[in-house]
Amino acid sequence: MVIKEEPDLHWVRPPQQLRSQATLDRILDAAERLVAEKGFEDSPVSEIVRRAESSVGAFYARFEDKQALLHALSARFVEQAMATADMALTRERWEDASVSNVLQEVVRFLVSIYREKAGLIRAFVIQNHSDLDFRERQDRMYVYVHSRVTELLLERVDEIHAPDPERAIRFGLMIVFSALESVMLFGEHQSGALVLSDDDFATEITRVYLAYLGVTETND
Amino acid sequence: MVIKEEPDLHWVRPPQQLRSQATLDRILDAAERLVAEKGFEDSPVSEIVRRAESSVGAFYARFEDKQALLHALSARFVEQAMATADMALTRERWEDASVSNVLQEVVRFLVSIYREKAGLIRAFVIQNHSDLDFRERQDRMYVYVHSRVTELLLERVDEIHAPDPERAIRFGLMIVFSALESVMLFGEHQSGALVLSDDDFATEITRVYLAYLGVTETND
DNA sequence: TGTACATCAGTGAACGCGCGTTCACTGATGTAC
DNA sequence: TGTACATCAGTGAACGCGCGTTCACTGATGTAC
Repeated sequence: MVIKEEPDLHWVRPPQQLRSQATLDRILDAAERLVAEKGFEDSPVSEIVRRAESSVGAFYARFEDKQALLHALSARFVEQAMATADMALTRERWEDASVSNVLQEVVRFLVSIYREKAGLIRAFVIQNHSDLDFRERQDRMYVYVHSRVTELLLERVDEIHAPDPERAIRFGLMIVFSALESVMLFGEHQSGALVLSDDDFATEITRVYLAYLGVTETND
Repeated sequence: MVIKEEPDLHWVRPPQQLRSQATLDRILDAAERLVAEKGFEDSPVSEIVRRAESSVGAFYARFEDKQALLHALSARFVEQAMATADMALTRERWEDASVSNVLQEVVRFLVSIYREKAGLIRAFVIQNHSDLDFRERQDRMYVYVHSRVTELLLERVDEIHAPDPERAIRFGLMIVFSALESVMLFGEHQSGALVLSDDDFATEITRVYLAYLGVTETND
């Protein structure tokens, strides 16, 4: 009767029985859906538990307060993101790939994630601004992903003609994430500029990155 | 006894007397400050009018509801932004400037604006997502600024070696605004990447833009 | 295998707080004659 | 120039709604003997 371990969820009172673990999961799932739809502030606890077919009491048995729920969602997200980065960014997986190949794929993948989780990530970003714990966890994730990508690109440093390759890699990554955030989370600067499909957007932003890195684009 | 005309403020009941115009101005100013500090949701009407040395009743004499206040702030901001763009982006003002010169200055200026008005713009961006009227007004501003910058750069098109110059100019502008938004409004991706001063940030993002445009940087 | 008891889990009505909005009232300004 | 009246402007206590949180209670599960 072992409970599936939920890592780094110390703001959730750990469930003692399978039953309550199941309830917790349902609440987290329902919350994630509702928050993605309406944002955190517009997701009343009452509505969350209704969707989770649970009750307010059950909610407060697990969470100190409503805020703790958002923390739990964020922790779950960060875990997944870092695990995904681990799987996707191994050296072996990209043996014969050029910088261009790597970035094309990475950016395309990020775009699909942001598309899928837009509402949730938006809630995190908004919360980020005021909540230090939040910011730190989110930062840990970005640092990790940045580092993995940077390692991968630094192995191809001879393709990169920017004066300070590592600095350019890092600043460029920041630019990529910024663009994803603005365009896909807040839907901004789109009619002002061109409206692009997700694929075209990924392609174009990759071009920006490659140009900045001083990589001459290869068509393979 | 003519009232200073406040353009495009149709969601504000027009004041009939100088006295009420003054009250309105005080409310708008106090609101702008408070919203910049705490965000719109965390700025109660009671607190706004307290700071404006006015009263709730006076507030609701001018505004249909609290939402209308944010609209008024946004309209005022957009007016200012477009007027500023008009002044700053005239052909004459940049007679002998290269693409690099223009962008350097424009980006530096934008950074200073975003620094100064961070809280306010953040409130707009957050609101943007859900409110269509808001989005449209904001879009009008971006379209306008984009167009003015694009005109200016297209006059220097021979410096630009990107395959489709106009498209590159526009997409690049979007990238610049995205970076400003993420970094300066939400303070994200900063410890993940390098932490830069405003000046260094402006310089670096200009480099990204120039590289993407295919402009060879000039040092003058 | 059965019974008693402790602990865990869940329920949902009730409470209370914050805040947007209303409204009855007072004061100020402008206008008609 | 003065008075009466209408309209504009402002005041702040009171109302009501939504929502986070509590709590007294019921039900389920696990354990001791």
